[in-house]
Amino acid sequence: MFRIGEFSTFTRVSVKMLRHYDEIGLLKAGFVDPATSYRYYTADQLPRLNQIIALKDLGISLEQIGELLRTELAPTELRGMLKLRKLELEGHIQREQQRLALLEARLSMLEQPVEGQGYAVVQRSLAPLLVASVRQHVPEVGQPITNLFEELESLVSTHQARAASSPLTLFHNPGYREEELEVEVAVPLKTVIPASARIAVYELPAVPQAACVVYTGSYAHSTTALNALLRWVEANRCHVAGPLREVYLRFGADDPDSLRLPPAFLTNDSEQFVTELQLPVQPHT
Amino acid sequence: MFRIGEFSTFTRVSVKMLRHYDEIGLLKAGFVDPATSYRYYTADQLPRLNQIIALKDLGISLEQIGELLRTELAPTELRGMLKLRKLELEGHIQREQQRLALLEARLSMLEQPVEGQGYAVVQRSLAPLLVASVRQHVPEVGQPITNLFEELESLVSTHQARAASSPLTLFHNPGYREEELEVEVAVPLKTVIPASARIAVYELPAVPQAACVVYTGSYAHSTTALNALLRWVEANRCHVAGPLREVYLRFGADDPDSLRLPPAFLTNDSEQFVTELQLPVQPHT
DNA sequence: GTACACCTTCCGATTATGGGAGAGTCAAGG
DNA sequence: CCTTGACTCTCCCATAATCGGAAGGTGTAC
Repeated sequence: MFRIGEFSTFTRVSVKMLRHYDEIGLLKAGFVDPATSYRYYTADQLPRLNQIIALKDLGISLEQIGELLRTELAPTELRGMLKLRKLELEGHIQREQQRLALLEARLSMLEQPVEGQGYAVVQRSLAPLLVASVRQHVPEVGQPITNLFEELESLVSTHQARAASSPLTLFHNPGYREEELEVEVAVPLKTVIPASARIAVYELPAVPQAACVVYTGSYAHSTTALNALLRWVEANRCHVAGPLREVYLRFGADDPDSLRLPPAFLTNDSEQFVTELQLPVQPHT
Repeated sequence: MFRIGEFSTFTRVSVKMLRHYDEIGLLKAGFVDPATSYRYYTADQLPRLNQIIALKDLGISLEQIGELLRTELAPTELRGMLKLRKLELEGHIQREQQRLALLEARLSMLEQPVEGQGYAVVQRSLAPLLVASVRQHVPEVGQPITNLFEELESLVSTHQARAASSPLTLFHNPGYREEELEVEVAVPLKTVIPASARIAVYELPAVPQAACVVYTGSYAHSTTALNALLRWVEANRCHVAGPLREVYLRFGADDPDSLRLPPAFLTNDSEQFVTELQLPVQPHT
C-alpha cells in the first residue's frame, strides 16, 4: 500500500491527476480509509495506470480510455490500435507539413506591400453550365476533394459525357461556418447523364456578374487571391451574391491537355497550376 | 464592409472566434455600429487575420500573437520563426516516435501474465560510493541526462579520477512530483576532485537494505522493472526509504568495457543494455 | 408587414491540468 | 504524551481555445 504521494513519484503522475482519475472512476484508489479518506494504492494498480498513460499518450481522451479498459481489451486489439495510431500519427505529420507550406504562402504574402499584390480582378458574367456534382461536408480542403473528383470523372467517362472545360468546386456558405466546410465539386457535361443519390446532374445557373481572379501556383496561394477578390468587392461597393467558385484551369503540369486529372491540392510541385476564383456579386445595395 | 457571418465564411474562422478575437483585442472589428453593436469587417483586415491564423497554426498562443503583431514584426523575423518552428516540429515528431517505442513496451507488458514478469528482485545492501554528481530538474528523462553524463565524464577524466564502476542516476522525490523531475546523475570517483557550483563531490551514503532488480534492454523497459520492484516492496511489507537509483551496468553495446560512454536513453538499438534499479527500503513500519 | 436569416450579449460547458485555502492526519523526536 | 513538519483531504477557482444555447434586437425580401 502506497500513499498517494509515493505512488505519484513512482508513476510520475501528479497527485492532482491521481485524485482526478479516482473521481472519474478511471483508476480508483485500491483502498480508502473510511475514517480519514486517505487514498492508498497497491502495486497491483500499476499495470492499469501504465495502460492509462500509454493510451493517454496515444492521444485518447480519458473518457475513451475508461470505455476501452472497461471492455478488458485483448492485446491484439491494442496492437491494432497502436498500428492505427502510428499511421494516424504519420498522416498527422504529413498534414503538418502541408500546413507549413500553406503557412509559408501566408507569410510570404506579408513580405510584399499589401496593396498591389498583382492580382487582376475582372468583372464578367458566367454562362450556365451543365455539370455532374457531388455536394458534401468535408473537414478541410485537400485530399477529400481530390477523391471526389476522381469519383466524378470516372463516372462521367463511362458515359462519355465529359465536356471539354475545367472542373470546379463551389464553396457553399455552410450555415454560419461553424463546424465543417460544405463543398460541391463539379465536372462539366456535354450531355445529361443519369443522376444518383450522391451525384446530382443539373445546370449551374448563369451568373450575371462575378468578380474573377486568376492565380497560379498551389492551393496555398488561393488565400491571397481571395483576399484580392474581397478587396475588389469592397472597393466596388457590391456585395456577394452566391457561393465562391474555384475553377481548375490547368493542373497536372506534365499533361496540360488532360482535363481528366483531378486537381492535386497542396502538393509541393504544383507551381504550374492555374486556377480561377469566381465570386458572384450584386452591385450597390 | 462585410458582416461578421460573411467574413467568417470567407476566412474560415468561426463567428464565435471572430467575436472572441474582437474581445481580446487581437482583431478588432473595422467598424461597430454604435446603435446596433453590429460588427463590420473590411477587406483591409484580411491580411492581419491571415497572419493570426498562420501564427496560430504555428502553435503560438493568441496572447503571444497579440504581442508579436503589436511589434510589427519584420518579415525576416517571421521567416526565422518559421524555420525554428519547422525544426521544433521535426523534433516533436521524433519525440513522438520515441514515445511510441516506450508505449510499445508498456503495451507488451500487458501481453504477459501480470504476475511472473520474470524480474528477480533481490534484497541487498549498497556500499557507500564516492561520486561527482550534478543534481538538476529536467522535464523528462532522455537526452538531457545523457548530456549531463557527458559533462561529468569529461570533467572527471581531466582529473583522471574515474573509478571503475558504473555511472548512475538518482531520482529524488521532487516535492510532490508536480511539475518537473529532479534527477541527480553521478559517476564514481577513486579520489576526491574539486567540486564546483554545479558539480558536487561527495560520498553517497551506504544503504543497509535495498530492493534491487536488473533489467536488460532500453529505458522503455524500466517501467516494467520498477513495477516489479514496487510489487516486491509491497509483498514484503517494507516501505521506501530513499531515492530510487538507476545504475547503468552496461551500455554502448559495441564497447562493453568502456565505462565512459554515457547511457543512451530511448535509442532503438539498445537491447543489449543492462541496468539495475535499486530502491532503498526499510522493513516493517 | 411579417417572416426569416442574421446579429447582439451573456452564461455555461468542454479537457486535462494545476494553484491555493482551510482543515485534518501521520510519524518522528523531544 | 505532545509538538512539529510533512503529508493528505475536500472545495473552489483558473487556464486556453472553442462551442452551444437562450433571450432579444436588426435588416431585408417577398
